[in-house]
Amino acid sequence: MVTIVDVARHAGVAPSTVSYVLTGNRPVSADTRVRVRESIQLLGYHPHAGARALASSRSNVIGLVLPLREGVQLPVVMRFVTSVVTAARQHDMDVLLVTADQGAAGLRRLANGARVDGCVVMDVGLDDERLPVLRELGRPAVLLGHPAAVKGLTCVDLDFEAAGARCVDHLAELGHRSIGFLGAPSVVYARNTGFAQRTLAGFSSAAMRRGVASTALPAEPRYDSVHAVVGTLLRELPRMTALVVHNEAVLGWVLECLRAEGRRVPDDVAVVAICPDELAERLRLTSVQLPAEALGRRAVELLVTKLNGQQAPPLTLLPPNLSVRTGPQRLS
Amino acid sequence: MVTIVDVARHAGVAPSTVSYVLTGNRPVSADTRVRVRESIQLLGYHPHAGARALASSRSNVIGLVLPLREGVQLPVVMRFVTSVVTAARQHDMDVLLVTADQGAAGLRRLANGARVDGCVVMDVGLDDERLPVLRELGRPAVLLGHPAAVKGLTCVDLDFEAAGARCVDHLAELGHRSIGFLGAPSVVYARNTGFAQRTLAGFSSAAMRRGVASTALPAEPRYDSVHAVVGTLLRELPRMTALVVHNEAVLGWVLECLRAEGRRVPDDVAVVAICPDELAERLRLTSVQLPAEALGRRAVELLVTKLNGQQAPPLTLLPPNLSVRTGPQRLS
DNA sequence: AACCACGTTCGAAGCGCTTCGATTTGCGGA
DNA sequence: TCCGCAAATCGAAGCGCTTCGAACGTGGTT
Repeated sequence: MVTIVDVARHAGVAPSTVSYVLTGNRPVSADTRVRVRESIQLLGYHPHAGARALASSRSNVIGLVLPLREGVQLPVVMRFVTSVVTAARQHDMDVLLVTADQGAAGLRRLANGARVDGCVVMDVGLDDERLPVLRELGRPAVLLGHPAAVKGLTCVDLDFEAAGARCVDHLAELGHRSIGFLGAPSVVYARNTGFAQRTLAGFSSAAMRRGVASTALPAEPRYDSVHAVVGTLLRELPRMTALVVHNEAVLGWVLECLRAEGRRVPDDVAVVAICPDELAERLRLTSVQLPAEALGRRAVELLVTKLNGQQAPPLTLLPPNLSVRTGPQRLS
Repeated sequence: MVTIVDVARHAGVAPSTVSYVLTGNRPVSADTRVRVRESIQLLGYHPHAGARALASSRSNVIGLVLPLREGVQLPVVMRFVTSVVTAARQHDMDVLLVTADQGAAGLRRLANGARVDGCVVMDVGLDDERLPVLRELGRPAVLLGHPAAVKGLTCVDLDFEAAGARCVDHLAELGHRSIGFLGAPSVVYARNTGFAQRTLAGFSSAAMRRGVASTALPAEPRYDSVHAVVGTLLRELPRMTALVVHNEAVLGWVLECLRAEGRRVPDDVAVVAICPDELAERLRLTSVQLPAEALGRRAVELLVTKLNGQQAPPLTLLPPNLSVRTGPQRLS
């Protein structure tokens, strides 16, 4: 194994000088810097990560806590993961995976063992049991999600309220004056805060602001429920020409039901979905997606900020992105 | 921070004794072992991972190289990832993520920097450019995939040949005597070896062995191609009562086309797919899936074997698993 | 000519752990 | 009673790196 001493000898300098070239912790004259770099290259030197971590008490590894709940969209998670890894590499850090089932104990093990410098925690619930642990873990953490109380934390999420509003704005600008909203199952709204409520709130207030007629209803993940809800919407908003759907599980059925009611999509009813991009892509629907790449990148950036001892805002909301799709509609 | 010295003092022993309790590298009397364990618990001691890695030249971390090609099934990848993480934890190891775009350089960095003890590489192509690197990396690696030459490597994959045969066996046992095979795009077969060929080979020889009439055709990922291929199959095998589909991208269209030709599925034509489970689940099709969990687990086990200095077979093929689904058929 | 200040570089002391030879202890046998 | 042996434990030497104070040279200043 090539060590820093080998490099130092080869370049004719002290080991500490090599270290300074590598870390940039002290100025090194351009001359020796070049010489050291050449020796490193030549000998194929790679610093020993463990030794580095021990001496500097920085591992340059961040922990990424994966969700393992049922019902999470695996492709979306995967997109998060890759964006976090990519962003981390740009800060010269690596990513260690932790599954959520390891829970608080797993977090403690990583943090206290100095295995990671900080954590990114995905899919944080409103009153996540890991929140207290994270607060007094002694290591910075960034949460992907929007818990009820963000004080003392650093959270990143999509601005769901803006997302709801964005759909209305888009449709209103196309001339729609009567817009329905088909949302998540009612139990989701019963839990008092959360992305579902925020989306709905954004939708409603945007409709109000624009003077657009609107009705919002929850839909259960069963065909008959969707059928009933679509029927009710069409009755309550007889001139409904657009529908915002925030319930990816039943999106296909919504389209089927509209067609069954004799409405062509998008000619009679324009449908805008809030769902993963690939689903919208497959169904050829205009949509607002969860910007996984941007969220992951931002999370890493915030974590790096905190690792450098700087302050980070407790909550960062990313603006929604609406993708217009006008291709021929598909049912499956 | 609590160190091993603190624990030693608290338990009234030497640091080395604490180390022996922790690693089990030397016998410790039951008496002191208990006392040390209690001190560890009490003080909330977690060994410093870097110090450990430095002293023992073992990081207890394995690198997992993710594929980032277009067209890989993200949910399947995700399933691999979680199974690898879970299996690794059972061996008291953690998992570090590397994206394939970091390529050979990334592998070298991890391996030479002693950041990982070994690697699991996903989605290895037939003549993967990383193969030579892996062979002389100086650290054990296990590949998920089936490259052309496995000599000097350790590879794990589904036994695709058995998978093809399994479909025929299943259908033949149900009494089908005339079975079609709709495969991947022709370019996939043009590349000389690979899972597509192996599946087809297994299908063909099983059909031969069972005296079942069969025809196999490739299908391009376009509706018209699928339409044409289904038509041809029905013409060539007029008594075709079953179809094996090894082309998940066009599975939906296959069903549509069969229906368009007036064949009910599964009453007139039984369809067995080789595809991710969730797709088959959605379409309610009997299928053979890629056993991601089992593959991931096996990969980790093989890697641990090699890390312990033992030999591992160059190629491990896992038997296919056929899930029978008999629910009402769906098109989307 | 002596001195100071600054930009560079050096040397040595650890970081927290494992490991290996050395030391201690307790025990049975001579 | 003493010796020898094995089991249990200790102590010290590193693992490869960072970091800090000190030393070194150079150039400009008095």
